[in-house]
Amino acid sequence: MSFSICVAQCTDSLSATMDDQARIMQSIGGVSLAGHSVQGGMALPPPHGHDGTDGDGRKQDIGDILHQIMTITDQSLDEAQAKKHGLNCHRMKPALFSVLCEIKEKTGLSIRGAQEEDPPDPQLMRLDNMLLAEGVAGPEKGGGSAAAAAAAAASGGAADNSIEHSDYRAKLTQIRQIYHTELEKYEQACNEFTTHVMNLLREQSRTRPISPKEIERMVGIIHRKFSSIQMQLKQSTCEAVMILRSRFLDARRKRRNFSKQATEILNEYFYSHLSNPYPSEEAKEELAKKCSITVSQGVGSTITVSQVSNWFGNKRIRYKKNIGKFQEEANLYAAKTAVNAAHAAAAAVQNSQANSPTTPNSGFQMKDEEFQLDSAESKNTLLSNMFTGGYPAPCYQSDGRIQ
DNA sequence: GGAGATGATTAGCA
DNA sequence: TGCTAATCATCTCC
Repeated sequence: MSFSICVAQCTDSLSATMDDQARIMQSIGGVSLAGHSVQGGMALPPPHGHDGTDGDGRKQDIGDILHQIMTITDQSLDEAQAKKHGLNCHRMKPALFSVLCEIKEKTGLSIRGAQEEDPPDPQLMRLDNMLLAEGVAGPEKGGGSAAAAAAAAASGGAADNSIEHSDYRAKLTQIRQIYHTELEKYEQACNEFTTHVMNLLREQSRTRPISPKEIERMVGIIHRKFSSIQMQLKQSTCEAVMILRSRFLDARRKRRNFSKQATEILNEYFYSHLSNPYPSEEAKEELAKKCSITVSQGVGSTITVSQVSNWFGNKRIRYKKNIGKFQEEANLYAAKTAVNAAHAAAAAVQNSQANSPTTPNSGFQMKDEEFQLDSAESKNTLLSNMFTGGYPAPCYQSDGRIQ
């Protein structure tokens, strides 16, 4: 219903019972509707075409109202209650409240309307997007494994570092749980407070004009207040995720020495393949597997293929730079592999003599064969070295690669 | 604490 | 894409 139609309807009713109202209002010490109505600090203007008073009459009414206001404190509580009750029971009260509500709406909307249609906060949007991307907000999708993989890729590490990923995921899941618990708490508190305020306003609407729109607006204000609290929660969560990520990346960058066994395995391969120290992808995988079985850099630690690649890269360049320094090490591993090869050869001979000619194969058999060939090569070199007292330096190709 | 060792990272190259 | 070379950052040993 529009304001003007409502006012017209109400004022028609009002004017029809003008005398009656005046009498009642006067009797209860209330405010006369004939001239001005004062409610909640607002003055009701006289209806169009139903002024019904001249200038002197208006002044008289205002004087009466002022007088009543000035003497209101002289009234006893019982008198005031009786007057209030009389007013509440008056048959015109709903119409009066309706008009007053419309006036409040009209004056209030122009002030508050702008606040209600705030555009979405860009900062809040950024926070929401980040929480979604990190897998903290929204549907659970593996506890941010994508983020963990992205972090691993960003740090240049292998994506198969499952141990650290699981650590990251576990901590992210914790953050996610805390975030959702807190969010639920906020929402619950918001709902409880909203219900409380709505009940309060409904209760108050019996004694003062409060329109449903006004209640709605109040609910909106409450929600906005709680949204700002939620934004703080989102900010804190984002910070926690950033700290976790930086720690995760730092932890990946943190260098830890390989175990002695792992280094031995890698060195054995390197020196037994000195003529071509470029392990294939399969060989790297096998070495990584071998190292992860025997290596223990703390519980559940593994060496990845890229770490094997790094190790060989570093080893090649450092060997090439300072062959003399690695001579002793080379001799040591050559002797070791030679002994291993001799044992393996003896065992093979025994097996071939005693049993069938077939030997069991494993995934590493191919590499073992290569290993044995190279070991034999090393053995011969070692034997010659034992007589000559030196280890032959590798020849380098034109591109710098070891021949 | 300093020096050397060593794993990781990065730019440039083929 | 894999390699080299340089460099960084950290560990280990004295």
